[in-house]
Amino acid sequence: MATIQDVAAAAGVSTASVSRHLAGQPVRTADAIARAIDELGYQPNISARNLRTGRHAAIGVIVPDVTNPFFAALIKGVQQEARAAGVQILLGNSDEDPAQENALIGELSQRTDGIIIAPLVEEGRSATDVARLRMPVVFVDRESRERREVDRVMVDNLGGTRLAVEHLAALGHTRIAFIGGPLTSTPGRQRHAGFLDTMREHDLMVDERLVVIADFRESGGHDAMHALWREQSRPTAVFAANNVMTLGALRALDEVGARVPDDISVVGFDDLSFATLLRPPLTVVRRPEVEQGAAAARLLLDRVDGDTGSPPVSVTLAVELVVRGSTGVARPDDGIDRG
Amino acid sequence: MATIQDVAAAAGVSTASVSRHLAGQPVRTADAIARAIDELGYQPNISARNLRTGRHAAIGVIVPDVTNPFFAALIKGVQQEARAAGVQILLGNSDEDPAQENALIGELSQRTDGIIIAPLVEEGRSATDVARLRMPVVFVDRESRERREVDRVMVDNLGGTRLAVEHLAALGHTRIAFIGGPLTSTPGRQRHAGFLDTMREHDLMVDERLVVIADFRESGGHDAMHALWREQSRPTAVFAANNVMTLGALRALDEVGARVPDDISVVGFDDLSFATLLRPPLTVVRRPEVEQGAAAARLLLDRVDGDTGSPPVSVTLAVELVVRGSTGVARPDDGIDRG
DNA sequence: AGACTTACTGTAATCGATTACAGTCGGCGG
DNA sequence: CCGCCGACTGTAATCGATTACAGTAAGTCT
Repeated sequence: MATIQDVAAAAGVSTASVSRHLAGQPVRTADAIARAIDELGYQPNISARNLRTGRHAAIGVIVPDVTNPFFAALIKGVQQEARAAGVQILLGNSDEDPAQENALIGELSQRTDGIIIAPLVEEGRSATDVARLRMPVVFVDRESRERREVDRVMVDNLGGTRLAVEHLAALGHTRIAFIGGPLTSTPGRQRHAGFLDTMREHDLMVDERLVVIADFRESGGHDAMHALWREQSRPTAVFAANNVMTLGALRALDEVGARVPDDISVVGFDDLSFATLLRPPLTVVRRPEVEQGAAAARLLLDRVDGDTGSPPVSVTLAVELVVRGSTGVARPDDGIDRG
Repeated sequence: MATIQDVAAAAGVSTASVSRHLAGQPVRTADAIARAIDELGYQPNISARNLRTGRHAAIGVIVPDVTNPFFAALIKGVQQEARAAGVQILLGNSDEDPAQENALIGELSQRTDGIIIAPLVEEGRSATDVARLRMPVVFVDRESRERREVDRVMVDNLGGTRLAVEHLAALGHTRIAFIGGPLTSTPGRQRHAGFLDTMREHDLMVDERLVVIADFRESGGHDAMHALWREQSRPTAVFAANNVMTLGALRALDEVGARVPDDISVVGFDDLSFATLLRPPLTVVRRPEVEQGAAAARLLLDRVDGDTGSPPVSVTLAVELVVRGSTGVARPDDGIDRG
């Protein structure tokens, strides 16, 4: 591999001139240098540059699970901005394990100029203890509860949940079930709160047997739905707090032979590319996933580019309700106590 | 940030001893060094280490689209092996653009010890011209046609296609359509060849109007299916050569009001996590996606760990047919020429 | 006791870039 | 012709680790 020394020698100049040429500064011998670079196929050694400058031209992204369509889309958004900024992405997959997440933060922080984290839980012992990191961090979907405040990109969890519940209420549903995520996570907590609030606002009774806190996984939604179906007095509608739990719930309903929306209406949080292909097509709360990643990346890159002074910002993206076929009017005979 | 010098000073030893301790070599003053490291919160500077050793402890992964569930699963497999090997992942998303792919190869090659590429096309001008890279490369789903042979992890495209077509033939279908990907890509070419071969083996006529070459995208499958449906003499079954084209085809069938499998049977290549939730559940050729990523990573990491001598290997993973509800017996009155 | 081995240890060179600092050169005004 | 300014150039220090090489101390054997 050719080094900057080789180029300098070939062009008959000093390494300083080559370096300056590379940095876009005017140099009298630009032509000769360009020719030498070309002939030698020279490419600067990134490690040497990083060592000298203290920068990495790379950012880290840590997600719980790449195969979840939401996180995949998030990564895509980050990529778009990173590409534009000429920055590379180090990807960390925590496999929904806080210990892994923590380990990844430690590893990636040594190799990047900043990190975007879509965290599992709001607070853990040392886990996601980002305070000790002396580098820009952006949270996705996480209220900051650290000593050190950081930038974050949220979605309107309360508003989205409200839209979903009000939609169901407008259809005449009163026995509305909730399948939520861990209350230790921001989306879990906010969507849960949004559900309870909206129910109360509409004078709908919240039957606590119909409020199941699961784990944001497909199996969690599946098991929760089975439990709900075993209730004496079944719900006529259910709101599932994320994409894969919704799929799990649908699978459970399929297994017990329940018809959607005739027997039960279903609304999910987060859209799915194939939501229209499900029978019936799924009614969901949609958010701009790719944009959320892009927004996080922009926030991070601003900090990396030197804006360390201004106070932490919190961006909240709007959501919308997409009504498809999985929600329908409550049948009058529904929701009767079978006990 | 504390450096190795600081640690050495604090422990009253030379930097060499600290470095050796870090490398796991026996050192008499291990305790003092460990204490100093702890107190100072020392973490080695990765750039300096990389510069000195010429290694990066990182590998690159380049895929056309992270949001495609197959590639997401592939990445997950790579992650698993990378984690076990203590190696980080640089992720490149080419957005299905050969120029981007090429640019990513150039960028990632300077920051990693090896690259896994799930390429777009088999050959392009300089694109994916991997010969000039003096580093380990592993191809996923790509026959090597370079001057320089490289390791690769394939799936049994021919066998998988054969399973699908034979399944349809066994159900009595004779007018079987094919929605394929670009013949410039390995999966595109092999699945196309597998389709033609199997049709011939079973003495089934291949109506070339029923063989549509699309682009492996959802819209490609969608448009192809519409075109097929407009044919005078419609197919009674269709095989779509990848996951998202299958979804596109299903969307098109939905739009024209065709019933699956009554009006037309559908088989796709590559399973989908939600395939059982589609109505009807989708019959597919399934491959071990995560394992394919893991296998690619193992191959690459072996090369990175010094095995540069042995000849390139090609691993081919087996596939299986998963029969669900989207395929059914051909109705006798089907396939009649409506012209 | 002396020779030799074993097992560490420290010094200093090195990886390949960037950049502060101190020139050098040419042109222009007076 | 001189002095000064602007624009570039080169030398050499530097980033923070690893490691070849040359010790050195302690232990072992005769």
